[in-house]
Amino acid sequence: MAALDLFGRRWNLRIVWELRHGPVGFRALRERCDDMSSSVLRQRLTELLDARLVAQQPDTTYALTELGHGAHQALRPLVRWSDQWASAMTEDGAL
Amino acid sequence: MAALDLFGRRWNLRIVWELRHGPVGFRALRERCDDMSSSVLRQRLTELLDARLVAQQPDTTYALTELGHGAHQALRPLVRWSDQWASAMTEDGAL
DNA sequence: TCTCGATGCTTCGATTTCCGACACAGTAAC
DNA sequence: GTTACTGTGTCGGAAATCGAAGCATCGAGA
Repeated sequence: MAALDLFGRRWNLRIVWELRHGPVGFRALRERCDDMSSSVLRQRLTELLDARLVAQQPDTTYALTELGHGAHQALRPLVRWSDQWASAMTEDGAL
Repeated sequence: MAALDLFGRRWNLRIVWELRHGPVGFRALRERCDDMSSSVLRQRLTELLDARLVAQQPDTTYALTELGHGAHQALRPLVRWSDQWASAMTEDGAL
């Protein structure tokens, strides 16, 4: 359940999700995450580095590790569900 | 991706997870969530009520809705991954 | 009827986290 | 050397979170 804690912090889910297609640089990553604050992005990245989910390449870009890819796979059902949920929400006039 | 926002708030993942086995009352739920702050729990619950993930029974206990159960199902791979991750972490002396 | 314990929920000040704008150093191009 | 981009740090204010305390309500027992 420790991972629920890790992912229960803002942006961590999103960051892993945005790295799914290969290495991304700091500034580009930031843009993909709705221009989140750079200080928080740095913080989150070091957390993910510590957790071995993300690794920094020689060219300083960030990429998912083996574990990170596992996390992404584990995340896919959640994202699929997210779509169902979104349509269920708009259908009955909520939001 | 709106769901990544919903779950990108502290405790929301955890709350859905703790409700997986049927209705739970406010105080009991609080205890299951590491005695999280009651004010925040109330806040999260109203968010989840609005999102149709959770419903309040006539006896005031909280339970997952149909959508909520879907979310729980979508969450299971993540929890399974969490276990792998945890053992991978302890194996190589991290944490 | 009067406690007593348990419940759901609220309030509020203190702490932690987040934001966002700015700045700095390094690199590559021109 | 100037321009333009990068990764990253700093810092003050805003927002989220915590945690302890305090309601009101309800059922069981005396």
